[in-house]
Order: sequence, then structure tokens, then C-alpha cells
Amino acid sequence: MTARTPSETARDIPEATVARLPVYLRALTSLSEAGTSTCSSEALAASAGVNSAMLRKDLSYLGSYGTRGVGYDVDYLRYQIAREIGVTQDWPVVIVGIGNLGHALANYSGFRSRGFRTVALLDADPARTGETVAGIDVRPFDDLEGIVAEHGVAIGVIATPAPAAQAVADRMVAAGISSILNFAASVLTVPAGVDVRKVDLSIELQILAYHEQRKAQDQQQEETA
Amino acid sequence: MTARTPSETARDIPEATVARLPVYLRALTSLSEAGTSTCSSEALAASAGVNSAMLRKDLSYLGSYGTRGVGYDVDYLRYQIAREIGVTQDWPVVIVGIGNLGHALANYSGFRSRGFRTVALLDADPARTGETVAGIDVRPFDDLEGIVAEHGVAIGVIATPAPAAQAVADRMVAAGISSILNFAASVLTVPAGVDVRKVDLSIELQILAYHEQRKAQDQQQEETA
DNA sequence: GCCGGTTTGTTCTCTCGTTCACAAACTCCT
DNA sequence: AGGAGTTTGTGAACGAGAGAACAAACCGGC
Ligand SMILES: NC(=O)c1ccc[n+]([C@@H]2O[C@H](COP(=O)([O-])OP(=O)(O)OC[C@H]3O[C@@H](n4cnc5c(N)ncnc54)[C@H](O)[C@@H]3O)[C@@H](O)[C@H]2O)c1
Ligand SMILES: NC(=O)c1ccc[n+]([C@@H]2O[C@H](COP(=O)([O-])OP(=O)(O)OC[C@H]3O[C@@H](n4cnc5c(N)ncnc54)[C@H](O)[C@@H]3O)[C@@H](O)[C@H]2O)c1
Repeated sequence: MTARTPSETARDIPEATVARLPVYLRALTSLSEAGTSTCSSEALAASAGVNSAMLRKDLSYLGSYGTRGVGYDVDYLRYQIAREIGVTQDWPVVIVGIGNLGHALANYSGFRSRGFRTVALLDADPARTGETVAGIDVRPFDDLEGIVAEHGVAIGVIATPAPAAQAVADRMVAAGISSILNFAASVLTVPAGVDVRKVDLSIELQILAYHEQRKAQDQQQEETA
Repeated sequence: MTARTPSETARDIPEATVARLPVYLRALTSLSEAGTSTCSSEALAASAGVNSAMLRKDLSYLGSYGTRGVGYDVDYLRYQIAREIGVTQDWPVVIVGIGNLGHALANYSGFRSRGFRTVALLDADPARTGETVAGIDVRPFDDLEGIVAEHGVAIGVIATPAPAAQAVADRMVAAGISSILNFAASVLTVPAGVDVRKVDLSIELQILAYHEQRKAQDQQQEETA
């Protein structure tokens, strides 16, 4: 069963490492634009805000792209990471729910520059349909299946109110989308093989509030001590 | 030195647990609104999308708020979690950078309903100043110190372009802010005692792209097998 | 008052992630 | 060519997090 074809690079990069690769990629792009051609793990780790040992271990999962005593070639490493993540090719993306957040996302240029191309903006509200945001027409949600098939869309973004999110996700999955980025504050249930990542602003704020409260308590305790 | 005052509840809740508490809180609010007064760890875990054993362990860090053989009282548990996180009180928040994203954040109602009150919108661009978003005037960035002092703001949100983020963070910290939510795609350096959390949309998309690419490769391998 | 059924709180174990520390490998200088 | 000085890649120690399993505790019925 375990066919194990050691075709190109060995797979199985740890999830925590995958989450940091884009940060390294960004740091390398920065360095490259600043004209730096070579950098040490120490320098790159500082740019990325991590420990240098962790950086080296992360990079070692991709292969041996550094030179001992010298460091890493910025552009070469940048290409290798980009290839590993898969952003050397363009990924078509659809955004569903063109309200406050959907508008911001559609207008966000960081998308395009990092290998993601917004091919459609969809909304269920007929009043929204026909509007043009960032040069792209807002189309009815029912166009989803056609657009996904036409462009081979694999990644969908949900920016609808929470109650609509599960239904939208179901339609996306049925249409053939297998990766979803969810901004709605709700837990999505999807079949195996479909990846979901969530971004929840209010959760982030609550985590900050917890630590803030702790700081206040600690300070109070010091005062009474 | 380690005074260790076991004042109320024992502190030191694991970070992973802290990150899940807001999810439980949301699920409990949902259940409460649906009229449910009691629920088991199994049911709550399903709503939150986690394993029931993990849920019980998480809750056990707060204390013993359940009843064996019965389950948890929804409203009581909800209050206990809210108190632990610190969202029974209101947290004043400032948002800096009222562009595409800043507008969406200012218009976001989920803020207010979860214990966070936007007390000011700040932008360095004079053209933005004077505009009113969601009933709040956009004010010059230089008003930061005054507003932080006046309202006792502890939490700041950065939605400026990446190159401006570090400077904004420095000013925030100098003004007395000790928790920052950063939407800009840059690594922030802050003094010890200041918490930073980042939300980076393009990192999330890149993680999805990586897994998507892997799926495609696996499928290709199966076909040739 | 006791017993069967139910559900929590917790212990144990395993996996995953992070950091340390150092040998291997490279460059540069003499 | 050889040695001093760097920097990578990785084995090993350490710590945190997740899941399985089970005893303790509770309810309701008899
Ligand atoms: N605005 C923010 O800053 C922010 C921040 C974090 C999270 N969120 C979350 O993002 C989501 C969107 O927020 P928003 O402020 O943009 O809300 P919004 O109400 O402004 O926009 C929602 C849009 O989704 C559309 N829609 C509703 N049901 C739909 C359906 N079934 N199919 C397709 N489209 C549908 C609506 O027509 C509307 O245009 C919400 O779940 C919110 O909780 C928003
Ligand atoms: N729009 C999105 O969907 C989105 C998504 C993810 C991340 N981001 C990030 O969020 C940030 C903001 O994105 P945006 O699309 O809203 O950009 P934007 O250009 O529309 O808005 C930026 C705003 O910040 C203000 N500003 C600039 N320098 C400032 C300073 N020193 N002090 C105060 N204000 C200042 C500008 O005047 C402008 O109003 C960017 O870093 C972007 O990468 C945006």
C-alpha cells in the first residue's frame, strides 16, 4: 500500500514549518529588493522573527540549499521556497460575499503579487450584482459552478455573514473547490480531502484581551505585595 | 521571589487552550440563543469542532464548572469563560490606517458585540481625516497619545501598509498600548511585555496553496501508478 | 438507601514542535 | 597546502499539546 515513490524531494513537511515558509519567502523578497544577494541563517531568522536554529531546521526539510561557511543565496532560496509552496504558478481564487470585508479583499493588491488571481466576486444579493470592484464585476452566487469549472478554481474565500457560511462552503465543495479560507465566525464541516483555514479577528482580539487582563492582575498583585 | 499567591483561580492556562476559549464562548452563545440551558462536553465539542476530551481538559484549567452525569450549565459556563478571557468588561480599541481594510474593520459589528469598543480611527493621510466611518470621525494619527491617555486604551490595531507598521507600533507602545493586532505584512519588533498577534491573509492562502499542490501531486502519482 | 446509567475531571501515553549543541563543510588568508 | 574562522545541517534533549482511557461523582428510579 505505502508505495513511497521518492520522486523529487521527500514530502511530509511539518505543518508548523509550512506555516513559516511564507514568512521566510517575504523576508527573502525584502532582502532581494534591498540588493542583498547572500544571507546567513542568523540574518534571515532575524528578518523573519524566529530562532536561527529553527530556520535552519525548517529549510533542511526542503533540501540542502545553503553553503556552510557562507550562507544562502537569496534569490535561489527564494525560488526553492516558492516552488515548494506552489506559488511559482498562479492560483485562481473566487471570493464569495462582497460586503465590507469582501470589498477590502478584492481591492487587496498583496493577493495578486503573491501568485493568487481573483477570477470572480460572487454575492447572493441582487443589489450587489453588476457592481464593479477593483475592475472585476460582481456576479450572482449561482454562477459559482460555471466559474469554478471554467477556470479550474481550487481555492475559495468566504466573506459572508456566519449563518450563510456553511451553505456557501457546501456549494463550493460540490463545485469542486478543495481549499477554503473562511472569514465568517462559524465552524465549517467539510468532507475529508478539503482543507479549511479560518481567520477570525474577534478571536485574536479576545486572546489579546486575556493576556492584557493577566498583565493587569499581575501588576495589581505586585502593588499589594 | 516566586511569591505564588493562589488568589482566585490558578493561572497559567496553556496558550493553545486560550486560543480555543473564544471558540467555546461563541458556541455557548449560539446554544444559549437557541434556548439550550444544559449541554454535555460531547455536544459542545461538536459545536466547536474539537475533540470532547480536549474540551474537557481545556475547561478543567478554569475550574470544575460541570456536573458529572449531567454536563455544563450553558449560561454559567459562558459567564465563567467570558470572565476568564476578560470580555465581561469593555476594551477600548484604536484602529490605525483607515484604508480598504480599516474601513471594513470599523464597520464590523462583531467587534462591539464581543466586548471591544472602537474609540478612535486614526490615519496619517490628511485627505482621510474628517471622514466619518461607522459613526466615528477619522482623526489625525498624531492624536494617538491623547486618545490612549484619555480612554486608557490597551489594544491597538494596525491596518497601514507594511512599511509604516513598525513606526506605528513604536508610537503605540510609547503611548502606552501593550497589545497589538497587526494586519500589515511585516514582522514587528516590540519591547518585552507587549503582545503582538498578526493576521496575514496571504500567508493563509499560501498554506492552502501548498496543500493544494500536494493533493495534485499525489493524484498525479496515483494515475501513473 | 441503593443500583444502573451517564458524564465529568484527570492521568498516562504518544506525537509534534522547539531549542541546544556540535561535527561537517566551506572560505579566505598566509 | 594548511590552518583559522564561519556557518550549515542534524542528532539529541526538552517541552508542549492532543487523544485514549478510566475512576470519581452525579442523577433518577425503585
Ligand atoms: N468586516 C470585518 O472587518 C470583518 C472582520 C472579521 C470577520 N468578519 C466576518 O466576515 C463576514 C463578512 O463581514 P462583512 O462585514 O463583510 O459583512 P457584510 O454584511 O458587509 O457582507 C456580507 C455579504 O455577503 C453577502 N451574502 C449574504 N449571504 C450570502 C450567500 N448565501 N451567498 C453569497 N453571498 C451572501 C451579502 O449580500 C453581503 O454583501 C462576516 O461573517 C463577519 O463576521 C468581518
Ligand atoms: N485589504 C485587504 O484585504 C488586506 C488583507 C490582508 C492584509 N492587508 C494589509 O493591511 C494593510 C492595509 O491594507 P489596505 O488595503 O487597507 O491598504 P490601504 O492603502 O487601502 O490603506 C492604508 C491606510 O493607511 C494609512 N497610512 C499610511 N501610513 C500611515 C501611517 N504612518 N500612520 C497612519 N496611517 C497611515 C493610509 O493613509 C491609508 O489610508 C496592508 O499592510 C495590507 O498588506 C490588507
